[in-house]
Amino acid sequence: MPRTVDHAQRRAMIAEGLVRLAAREGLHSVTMRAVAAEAGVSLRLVQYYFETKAALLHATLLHLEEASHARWRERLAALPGPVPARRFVEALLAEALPTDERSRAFHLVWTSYAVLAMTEPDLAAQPFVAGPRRLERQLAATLREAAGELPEGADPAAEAARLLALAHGLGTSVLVGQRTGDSAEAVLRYHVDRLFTRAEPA
Amino acid sequence: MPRTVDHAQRRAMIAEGLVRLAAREGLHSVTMRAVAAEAGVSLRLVQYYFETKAALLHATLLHLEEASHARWRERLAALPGPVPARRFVEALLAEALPTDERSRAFHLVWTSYAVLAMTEPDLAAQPFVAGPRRLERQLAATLREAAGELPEGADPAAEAARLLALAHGLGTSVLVGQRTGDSAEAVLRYHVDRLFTRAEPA
DNA sequence: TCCTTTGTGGTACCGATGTATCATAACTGG
DNA sequence: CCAGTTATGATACATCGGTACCACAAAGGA
Repeated sequence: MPRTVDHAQRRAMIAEGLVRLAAREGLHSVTMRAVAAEAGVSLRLVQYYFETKAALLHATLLHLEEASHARWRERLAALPGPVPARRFVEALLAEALPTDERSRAFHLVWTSYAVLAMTEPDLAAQPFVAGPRRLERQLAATLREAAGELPEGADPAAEAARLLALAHGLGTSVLVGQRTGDSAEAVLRYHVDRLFTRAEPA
Repeated sequence: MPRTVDHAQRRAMIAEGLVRLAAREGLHSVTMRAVAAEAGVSLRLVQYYFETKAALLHATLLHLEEASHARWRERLAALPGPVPARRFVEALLAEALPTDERSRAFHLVWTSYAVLAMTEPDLAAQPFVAGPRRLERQLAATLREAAGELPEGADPAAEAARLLALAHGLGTSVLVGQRTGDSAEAVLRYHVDRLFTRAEPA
């Protein structure tokens, strides 16, 4: 019988152990035994809660996805009622950059999974396609509604694609150590400034 | 004595085998034996030409880097004498997107290495930092010289960062299957159009 | 109360993988 | 022509990693 935690909690603890480990030592060094050690449980327990390694990886991916959604919901909820388009965009992009250590770990592991999915179609490549796609549609819709704040001739769909690709590219460059989080934020601010500027500045 | 090829050629052949394999089945399934099979040589030969696996990976990374530089030199040489800034930028970005199969393989393997380097600092993280940094400086310089063609208030350094991050982000989204190469090119063209537009279009 | 389900530990097994070893050809310089 | 370096083959070895198996405790319902 479980001492203090139930099934779902145990699974979450193990999944989080995997994420910590993968963020620290890379997804390639994620082994059943290593995950067990990181989570402070026995190998057998990892086997018990996740039948196979593939299942463990899959479940952890879902865990990551859910955590990301949760953070995004929180951030949206923190905004006051009717959200100006610019605030919405800024909130979105703030989540897209690996700023603190926690966010860095998330992005690192997420990227590792994405690279894995590029050659392993069986490993649900879904999240890495459907997720961004949905986000882009949502963002495009928001921009379309706020067309008045955009420069003339701006294409909401293209702008949405640009924003997300830019944020992702900047995020990666931070992960790899090419630039600091601050400098990435500066570039992003520069972009958003120009996006929401109707006419040339005097 | 080698039948028809010399030492350096053999090494190149094996490295290219590794790249093909990694592009097809992922870097995680790159093993000494698999590389040997892909290159059509015996395991012993891979061992002989590259003492250890780490050495093989490292050498292949250099191989990739060199190949990339070569392609870039070619593309620049194909341009007519005095290069307009816009042409330069377009040539640069054309190389940055995984369009054909060959380019896709290159980007895929390069990205795999980059992700690996995020947690394995001993594996020369250099290329993934120094390379883009140098490129960004070069691009910023080009844009600074062409300030006349840019909108007023445009910051060449920020624009350079934006271009490269955008290209990289788009490249990744193509790799992962989120968008097609054509759509990525369209977004990139959209961006370059707006970058080289001084005033609002009539 | 007993038997079934759930949770936990320990450990064995088999395949894969990096590396080391032994043998041997092929060519080269003296 | 003969050592010796270079190149190649086959195979052995040790380790690691995923999975399977066995034993057992602790409930929980019939």
